[in-house]
Amino acid sequence: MPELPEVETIKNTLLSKLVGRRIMKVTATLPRLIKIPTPEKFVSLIKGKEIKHLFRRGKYLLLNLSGGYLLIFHLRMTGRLLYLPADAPVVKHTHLIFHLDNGEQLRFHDLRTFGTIYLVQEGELGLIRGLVTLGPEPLGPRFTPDYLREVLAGRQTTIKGALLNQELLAGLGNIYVDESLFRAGIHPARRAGSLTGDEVFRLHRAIRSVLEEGIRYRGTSVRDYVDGEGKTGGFQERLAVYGRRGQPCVKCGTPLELARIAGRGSVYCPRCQPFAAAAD
DNA sequence: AAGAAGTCCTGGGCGC
DNA sequence: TGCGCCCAGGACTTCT
Repeated sequence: MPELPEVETIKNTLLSKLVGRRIMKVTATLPRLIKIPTPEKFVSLIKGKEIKHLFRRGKYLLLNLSGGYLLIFHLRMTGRLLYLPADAPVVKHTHLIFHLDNGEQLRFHDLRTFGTIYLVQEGELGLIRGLVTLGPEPLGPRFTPDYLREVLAGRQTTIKGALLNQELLAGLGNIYVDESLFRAGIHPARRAGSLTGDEVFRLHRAIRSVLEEGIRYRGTSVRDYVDGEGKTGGFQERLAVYGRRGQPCVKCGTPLELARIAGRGSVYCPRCQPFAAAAD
């Protein structure tokens, strides 16, 4: 699942390849993935646009195009963006092909077809609700221990649910939430508003360190994720809890447990992440 | 209005 | 060996 470190890695691998390229044509074999504008308008509008810059916001990848346009991708569960030569075989689940002026291609590949694609003017970002309502970047200056304490205060939802809420914090998904909670020693089912000041501080640090490490290791390839060059990441070998149900905790050896929290499979160590708060 | 549940989708893993 | 069932989950919609 491409979360913040994966989208950041994809951006990094595509940046030097795409900037300065012109999109000559788009082939859309699954047009329903194009949400804005209509697929017909998308295909005609994008023709001839030059890619000026690429950046990431939360789990969104944004491409600045000439004429003040933004081409935006959200990969959801299984989306991939691949830079390939035109003669590379078009594999199953390839849904969109951007033909570039150097003869190479940018291909959008998505097994479960949850991914979404948008083309808007810079002033029309409000049309993409999930993008404009995003909370702060976890690695940016707005994400401070004080900010985290404020948004968690009074929340009845689980801490897991709060961290998955993109309006509170942008870019975390199931993998990095579980890893962050483990590093901070906090049970995923704890009420968000019940965390102590020390726990909030530890959680803030844990989120930052997990994401920084995730980026350093070029993302987590559990199943589908590959970067813009088709390469897998390396962070899956460093996961402490995600996908390790029943295996020994890396800190204390206790078998890790799996529970359904906030509608997601959640793996945690019952000893290092006790449910009972340490006496408020 | 916050929070929870249902929804979309396909391949892989499992039981029999 | 093969069929059918269930699971994975990001974010939107629907419900309570």
